[in-house]
Amino acid sequence: MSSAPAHEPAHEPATAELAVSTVIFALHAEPSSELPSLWLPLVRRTREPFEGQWALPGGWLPVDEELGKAAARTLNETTGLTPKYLEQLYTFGALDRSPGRRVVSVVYWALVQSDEAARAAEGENVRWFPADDLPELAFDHNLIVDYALWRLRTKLEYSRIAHAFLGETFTLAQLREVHEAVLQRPIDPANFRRTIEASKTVIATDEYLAGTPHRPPRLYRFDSTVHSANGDPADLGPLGRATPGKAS
Amino acid sequence: MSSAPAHEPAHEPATAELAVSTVIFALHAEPSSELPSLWLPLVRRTREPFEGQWALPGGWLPVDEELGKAAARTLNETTGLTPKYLEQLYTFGALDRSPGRRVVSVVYWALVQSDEAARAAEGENVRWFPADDLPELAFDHNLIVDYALWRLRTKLEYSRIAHAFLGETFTLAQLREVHEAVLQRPIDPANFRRTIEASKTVIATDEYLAGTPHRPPRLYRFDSTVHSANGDPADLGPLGRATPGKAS
DNA sequence: CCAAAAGTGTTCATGCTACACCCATGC
DNA sequence: GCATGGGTGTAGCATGAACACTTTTGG
Repeated sequence: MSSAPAHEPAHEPATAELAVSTVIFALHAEPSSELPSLWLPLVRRTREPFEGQWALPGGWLPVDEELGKAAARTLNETTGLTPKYLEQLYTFGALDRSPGRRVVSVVYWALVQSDEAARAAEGENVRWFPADDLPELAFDHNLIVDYALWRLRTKLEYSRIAHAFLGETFTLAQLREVHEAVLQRPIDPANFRRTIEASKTVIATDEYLAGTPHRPPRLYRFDSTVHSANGDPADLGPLGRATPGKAS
Repeated sequence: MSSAPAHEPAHEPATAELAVSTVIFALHAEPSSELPSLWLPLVRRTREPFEGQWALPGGWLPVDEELGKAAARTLNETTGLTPKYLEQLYTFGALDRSPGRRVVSVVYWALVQSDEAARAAEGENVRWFPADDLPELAFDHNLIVDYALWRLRTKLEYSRIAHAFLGETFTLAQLREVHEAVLQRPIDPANFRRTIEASKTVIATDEYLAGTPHRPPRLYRFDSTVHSANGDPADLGPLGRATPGKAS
């Protein structure tokens, strides 16, 4: 499958339309509980089908634009956000997902920094929703969000993507809060500290966060030199890929 | 994103062409060593670009065909095979992957039963190659195969897909040989037995394989009632998805 | 009875969980 | 000095790797 397939059928190339959309996650502090939780921005459809309903930001794929670029651009045009993490999620192409036409959508998922999300434009046609309590969305977008949520939660457990929600430096308590918010489960601070330190993905700075009512916590930064081992074919660089050990 | 994106740009739907291709894996016994290893069928291109070079089986996506169906059909048309396992791998859409045109390829990967692969047609334009020693393929197909290989090996460790290489019933030694062939590493038979039995994915029959020179091994069959927890959005059924426990 | 694979038992190391405890700071 | 979160120590349990050992068959 790359460009032209090995076998070219008699009929001309398919006329299915190609779109790109993105599921964007950020952490917002809950108004009530203080605890942060996952939110995502949606866009109101201004035409049929599904006019008036909420949908994922996206757009048609221009012939001369890379898939990931198109995702980042449409995301930015509609929400004003710039993602710190962006990865392909899945390609949805069921025949009945758009009434009357065949649309194949390459879907990405993105993480944005919390304070940037707070600055983000909200308006009549763009609004943030709690990821676990969405209205009925246009097309198959509820299914897509569910899948993206599952991917985020699964991936957080074995990969180190939590820093995409945070700034340059952060305390381990902040990092732990991200994990707790995404996984919706309290985490033992002592064990979390050791797990993160053992993972070598984080570097201690000699700075401490001031202004806390109690003992000032040390600030850390992420070690960008460690290879992500992401699951994206792009990671399959010249040096190959780290394969974890296996059981018998 | 589903069908029509929430934001419809001024220009008409993109004119990128949509293709579907599949990386097909089967186990062949090595002529020399007796040990089985991974092989895959490739198709020779009969026109430009890359005329004469080997490529993954695939074809253009018809407007009225599901993505997975198209993968299974093109796979069967070119190689005569019917996969026991088929899953979407990734969508490749780099601008330069096909000279002169923009082709976006939704790529699947498939596993076929070993004895069916042995019966498969081989000809002037279809040939099997060892997965770890491929020639230079058309387009970006080498990258795609590398990625599919990584996915297969990674997934075999946490999912139970090895049975797709085997028939209805099999011995634990056969199942272990599949793991050893894919992971290219010897596995302790005693520990493998316990791991598989603990996973509850396999059911003991009361039959034994006859004709061995030594003690006859028990035959097992796969338990199709256990939910695969695959990583495919389709698995995200009405009952949700099993989320494994997490550490602190 | 011997060889060889099937199948069982046991030990050891490792990693994670739970939780007790000390440290440093603002008030 | 006291409350509180930062940070360290450690024992218990589960998992899995290594490997000794018993069982069952064909020759």
